[in-house]
Amino acid sequence: MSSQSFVLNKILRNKGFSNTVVRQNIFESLQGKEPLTIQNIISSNPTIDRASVYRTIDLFEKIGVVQRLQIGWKYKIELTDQFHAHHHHVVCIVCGRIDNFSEPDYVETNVMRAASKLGYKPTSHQLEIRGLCPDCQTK
Amino acid sequence: MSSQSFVLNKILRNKGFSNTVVRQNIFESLQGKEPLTIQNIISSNPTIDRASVYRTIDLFEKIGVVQRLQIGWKYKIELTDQFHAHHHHVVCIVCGRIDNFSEPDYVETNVMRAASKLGYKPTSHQLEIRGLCPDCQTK
DNA sequence: GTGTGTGCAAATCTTTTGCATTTTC
DNA sequence: GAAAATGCAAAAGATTTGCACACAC
Repeated sequence: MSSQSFVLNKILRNKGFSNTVVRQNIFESLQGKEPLTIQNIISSNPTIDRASVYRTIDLFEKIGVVQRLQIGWKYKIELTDQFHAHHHHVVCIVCGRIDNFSEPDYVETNVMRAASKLGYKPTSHQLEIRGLCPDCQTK
Repeated sequence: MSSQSFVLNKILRNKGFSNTVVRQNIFESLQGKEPLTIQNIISSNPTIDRASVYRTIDLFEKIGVVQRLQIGWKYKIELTDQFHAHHHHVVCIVCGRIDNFSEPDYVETNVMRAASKLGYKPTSHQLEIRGLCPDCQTK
């Protein structure tokens, strides 16, 4: 079991859920990758029923293992910051390529302050930049 | 015709599309409101077929009249910055309430610079903060 | 062994498409 | 009147649900 799988195991147990093969497999397909659509996850796990994929992603979202992103039109799924370094996305509006970037701390601080001013208690944030990737600029 | 409707008219014509009743009606349902789901738009325009709603929103997105946001699980639609002041969203993870806020210019500048460093030519960006709204903090 | 998790099949909801008709210019 | 837009109906795709069986603890 990889160290990340062990982390998943621990989170599941802490919250009172079982550590199953299905959950580990779906978790593995999300590792070290670009954000995936549900359909991506379904087709990279042909032995797992789609209903189970949906149920697992729901569960993973509730316990903070994954988050959904709007990338263009459809949402995609990626592991949360406890598995990846905190980052944001730049998406090419032509070819759909996605790159990650991190932001300076003061941006984050500032943004959180804005939310607090409105009386919210902020828990997370997401930033998406759209534009043309290097390749698509030259076409 | 309101001044905003006139703006829509102008954009449509510039891009070679007709200024139709359906398009004006859908545009009006998006004015001065929280972001709406497609289903919201469909039910507030009972005489318009859903296929037309989808087609109109597609068109509006292509010509820069609306943008889609991921709010929680489903996307929602709102007018772009040429109709509203540039802003971002704080979303309550409990009740779904959405508030807007604007960001200091230097945050935006900085964020755009991050994208440029990766070789992208940024065209737009979106920031979403999630948290607990004032009401849901006290429950 | 008990209870949770999964697969299967069906139901539901969302989005897209083709074509005949209507509207816009 | 010609081209573009819309409605309608059907198809395709995505997501959810109920229930019986299998697996985890």
